[in-house]
Amino acid sequence: MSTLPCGRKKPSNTPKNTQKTAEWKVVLARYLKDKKLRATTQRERVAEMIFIKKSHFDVQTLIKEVQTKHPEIGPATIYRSVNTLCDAGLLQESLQSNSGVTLYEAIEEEHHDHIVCLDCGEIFEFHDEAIEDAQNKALRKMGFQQAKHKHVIYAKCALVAKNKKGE
Amino acid sequence: MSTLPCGRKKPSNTPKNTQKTAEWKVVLARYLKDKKLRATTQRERVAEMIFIKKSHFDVQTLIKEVQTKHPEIGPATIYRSVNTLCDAGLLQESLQSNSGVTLYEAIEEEHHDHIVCLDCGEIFEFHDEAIEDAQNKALRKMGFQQAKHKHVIYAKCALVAKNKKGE
DNA sequence: ATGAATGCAAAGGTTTTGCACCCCC
DNA sequence: GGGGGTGCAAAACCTTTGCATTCAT
Repeated sequence: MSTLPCGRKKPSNTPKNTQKTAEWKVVLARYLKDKKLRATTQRERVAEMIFIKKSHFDVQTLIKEVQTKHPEIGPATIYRSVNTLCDAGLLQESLQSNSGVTLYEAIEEEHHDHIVCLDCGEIFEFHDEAIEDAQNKALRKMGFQQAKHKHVIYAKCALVAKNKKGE
Repeated sequence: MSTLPCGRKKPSNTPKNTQKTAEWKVVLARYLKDKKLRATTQRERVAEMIFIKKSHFDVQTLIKEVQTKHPEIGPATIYRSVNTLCDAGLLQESLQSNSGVTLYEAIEEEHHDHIVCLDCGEIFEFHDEAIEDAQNKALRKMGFQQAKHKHVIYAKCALVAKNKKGE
């Protein structure tokens, strides 16, 4: 539970994973049919690997993981599958990793923002109404209509800071 | 003034450009001396081009601009200069452009966030205390100590929306 | 059987690196 | 004159694309 490298457990307002772990198959099938695209085994395999594993992955890592199980699936196909899943509204770019690589995540019901722990690198999801409210208010004041946003906070665990102080 | 493609003027809470347009030379010189690095003409030229032009540029564009004035300066040197300026605390990555390229900006006194206008692509800077407060409060509640954050909002001008509605 | 998808390899684009030469301190 | 910096080219990456072949429908 609290076995993260930085010694803390996940923030309590982490959104539940509302992702319809089974539902993606339905959504994908509907999308493919709609666009007159084809349900291939490769695409299915890639999608499975994506929706089984935890979020915030980069394509290169995905490629390695897919190819250990299915060596016959080429990188190009995996890139194409990721793009298709994005188009289908099942996947989205979430944030850049520390090293600047694009990370993807499954699209979930609830909107959330990210905290990257500067101590352990772990990425936490959180949702805070007060922030969202302040944001919407500020936007309206500035004459914008909100569309979407990316809010990434890079922070340190208070816990770790305390431990270090005590050293 | 209000000649942006989307027909609006900048939000009123845009931070003033507090950047010490002259001061960067001092800061850079101090940094170089401190790290026992050398003040070369190329680095100087690149830094000049950066601090004269407006923020939110990508390296490829910078290279083209530098090379029109100083064709003898190679891309590698420009990349290296940008990295040095980042290390010196004068420059930072700010956000990704629409096409996913990393944009840089001069580090200024005041912290600010970004709004990318989905109509005209213009990048606005803004600062909102209410958002910052809510953010700090949320972080404390979750047991984090704030370090820094990137908050990018992708929004549409209310103005344009109104015009379209009237069409 | 039609045309979308795949796998491969090549190309495209960006950033880094190796190295001989240069020049700042 | 010693060592950091530059310029060039090559390499290292990541991602996309062209094309012949395969395969879902």
